[in-house]
Amino acid sequence: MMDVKGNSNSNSNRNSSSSTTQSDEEMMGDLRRGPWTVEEDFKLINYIATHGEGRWNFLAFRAGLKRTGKSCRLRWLNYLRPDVRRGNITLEEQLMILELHSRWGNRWSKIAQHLPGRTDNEIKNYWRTRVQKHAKQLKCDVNSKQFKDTMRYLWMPRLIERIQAAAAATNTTTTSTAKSASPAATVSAAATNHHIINNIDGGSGNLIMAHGVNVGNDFGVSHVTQSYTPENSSTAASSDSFATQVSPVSDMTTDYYHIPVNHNPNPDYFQAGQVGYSESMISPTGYFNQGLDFQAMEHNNNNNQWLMDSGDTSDNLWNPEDIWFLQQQLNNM
DNA sequence: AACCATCACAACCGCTGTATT
DNA sequence: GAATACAGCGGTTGTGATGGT
Repeated sequence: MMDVKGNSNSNSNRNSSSSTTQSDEEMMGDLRRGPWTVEEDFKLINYIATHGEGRWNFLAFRAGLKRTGKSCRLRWLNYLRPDVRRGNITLEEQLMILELHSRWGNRWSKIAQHLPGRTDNEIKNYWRTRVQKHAKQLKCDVNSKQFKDTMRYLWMPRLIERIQAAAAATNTTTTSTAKSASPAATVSAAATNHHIINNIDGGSGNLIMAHGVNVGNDFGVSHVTQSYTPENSSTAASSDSFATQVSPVSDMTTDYYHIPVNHNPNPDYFQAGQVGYSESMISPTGYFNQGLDFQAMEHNNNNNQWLMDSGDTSDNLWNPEDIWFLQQQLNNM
């Protein structure tokens, strides 16, 4: 347990800690470290309910907690606070994190301010465990332009697709009793809902959930919400270097971004049914026809296993075609 | 069943900025 | 202005859970 670790190095920690002063620790006596017990949580919650937050060292002492003020503050902010939101990071939140990180970098607390209920620690953990893992397995640096472009032009569009799919499924089930919406109706619903991720307001950073209200496009990826053709792709492609580099596979790009009509009400359709997904995408199939034995890669290369993960829907965003595409791009850089 | 590898996340550390004396 | 205390941030680590062999 962490208590062992804490006790074993507590002396050195005390000596080296610049923010927990000697007087603080003298005031509090021997300190506990490691996981919080229910009793400790109870004490902290009760004290804050009565006296409020702030002056954490004093609070720790008065609450009868043998913890540093920092530890109490962290426990409260990251776990006990009533408005802390638990559970999986949603697709919208993922999208928000990606966008805000591309804008601000590792400013976790700043990013967290725009994700109500989420803590900087949680976002940081998400970034490290999910995003950096993907970068690592692509064998590129998470801060590299390649990976940032990958996020912007593949990951985020894929998230948007899935958000739309979920929204469309919801619309289909809530607005109509028809057993199956017509393709046109489904696409229309998706088109309406694409504004759900339309913009992060430049001033507040708030994600604007404006259905049908075009408030601008800060992602540069809203084009994925329409049927993506060479004609309408030109403007998007011309505005960035990555898209230009994509040109050799522009046909793939074209169809790649053509959202298949999703008749499956399951919002996880895209991840749960990799086969269905691939089959529904025109050009990825075409890739196989170009002599790429991706299925063999898939079976032979355990490094790609993460792409096939089905446990966490949030991770399973890319299919083998994506990876092949990414690897080609990285090789060309 | 036992072992090992990996993952997710809570908690800690060190540092910096700010407020107070 | 210097010293001290405090709050907050970003990076790192330890541990339990989980899955694979």
